[in-house]
Amino acid sequence: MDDDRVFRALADPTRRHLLDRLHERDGRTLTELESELEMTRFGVMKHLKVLEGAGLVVTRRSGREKLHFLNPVPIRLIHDRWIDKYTERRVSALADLKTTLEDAG
Amino acid sequence: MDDDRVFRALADPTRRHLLDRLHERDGRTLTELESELEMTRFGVMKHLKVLEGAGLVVTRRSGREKLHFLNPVPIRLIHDRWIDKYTERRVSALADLKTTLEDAG
DNA sequence: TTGACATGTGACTGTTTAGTCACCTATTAT
DNA sequence: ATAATAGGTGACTAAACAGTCACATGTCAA
Repeated sequence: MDDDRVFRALADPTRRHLLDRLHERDGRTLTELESELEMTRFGVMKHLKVLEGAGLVVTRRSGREKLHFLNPVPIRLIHDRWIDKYTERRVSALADLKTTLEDAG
Repeated sequence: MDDDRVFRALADPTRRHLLDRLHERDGRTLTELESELEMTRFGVMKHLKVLEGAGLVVTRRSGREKLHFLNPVPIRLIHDRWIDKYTERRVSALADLKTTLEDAG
């Protein structure tokens, strides 16, 4: 798995949106994902290809359809690069606090 | 904290290297960080500004020096976006396994 | 106060990247 | 068979970005 590909893949808002959709529910086809976006099929296809190349999305063919699944492992590896086990608890608590405060207002 | 700024900031290898250095040891100055890189001071300064704008680096002035510190909270928020508490344990184990296998050769 | 040091700004250039289009292949249903 | 469906390729354009440079401000030591 290539570091650089993962980070570059995550740098685009459309690709992050695709990951959000797959996180919500796995196994979607290109056509289904395309229908939610203000973009041509070719644009979405390119983005999915980038995500797949980065290992953030894995696919399975089923007839003429291609099903897409989220692979969260590269995300965890990013986390582990800058947050070691000793500080994880503290940082996690801070992040939870931040989310709670933002959700509240 | 702006999502997009964080992801774009992480998309560049030089900026990730700077985060690595700060993860190793906090409180470095621009000049110190510059000396390790094959790049002019201006390039490094621009990168640090991007990291600061994303909230990944926080700074403190001390006389004519500017000290840089790593803030890992945005990284944790990325993690939490696609890895919920229920799957965290499993994904974490997979990531550890991957690291172990790669370190072994 | 003079010179060295540490950081900062705005403009410029070459490269990369997002998004589209014309055109193509493979699979399914009738 | 044939028409509709699902996915795929290579070339193109406009916008974004990395990196550099001339020039400038504020701080420290002798």
